[in-house]
Amino acid sequence: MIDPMPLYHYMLKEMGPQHWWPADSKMEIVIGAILVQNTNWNNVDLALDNLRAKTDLNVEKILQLSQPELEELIRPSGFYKNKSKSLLAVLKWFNQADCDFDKLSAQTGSHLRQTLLALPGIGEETADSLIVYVFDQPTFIADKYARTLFSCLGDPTTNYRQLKQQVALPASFTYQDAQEFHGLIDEFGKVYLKNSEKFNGSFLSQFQLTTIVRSENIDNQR
DNA sequence: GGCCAGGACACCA
DNA sequence: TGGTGTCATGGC
Repeated sequence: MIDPMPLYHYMLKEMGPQHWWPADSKMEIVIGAILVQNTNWNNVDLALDNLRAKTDLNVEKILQLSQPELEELIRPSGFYKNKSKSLLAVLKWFNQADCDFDKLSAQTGSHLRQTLLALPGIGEETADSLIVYVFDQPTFIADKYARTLFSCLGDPTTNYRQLKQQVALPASFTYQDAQEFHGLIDEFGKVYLKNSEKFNGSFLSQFQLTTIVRSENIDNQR
């Protein structure tokens, strides 16, 4: 298991708070989380601008769109056929819950996660991002930048689930911490993780994951 | 013109 | 369970 606190505090001290995610509302985060899958934020902004102009990001107005109409609006974000299906299904689910974020947040994180994963187009990373940024619950987002960073720091994990199981958030870790940690990792990743040379020249290159405690039966502990 | 960006999913062995 | 191909756009 890995205690991420030393790394988190070190990055926070060096980089300062990142205040992710850039959005005006929780519904915008939900929509953005789907649109941003495997694309860049510039393309997402183009799609969000189209959607905002047509619907003001109002859920009921979006649900009134036909799928071809929605596809056309979100086309700049890529994979628009898949994303339009996912978007309609997810927004329908929110709408059935009266878009009551507080009520939905009252569920336990694991239950919420299972529910989200059952929705089309919502995988582990998107589900965890929603839990942290929309439902205000702490969990670790083991995205590509996180996996690359932990790999650079000497942890040999390869896939999402493996790293997530290894990183043990302490009970004191708040959802604000989880938001900051993810923001720090991704901001660091954008600048330093593109090649090993840049990472080796970074402030984090000398950091040691000294608190790693290996376990033979991580799966059995969960 | 090729590569990449804050993934998910179907399919196959 | 893990690896691979597919889905698509815009910026550099």
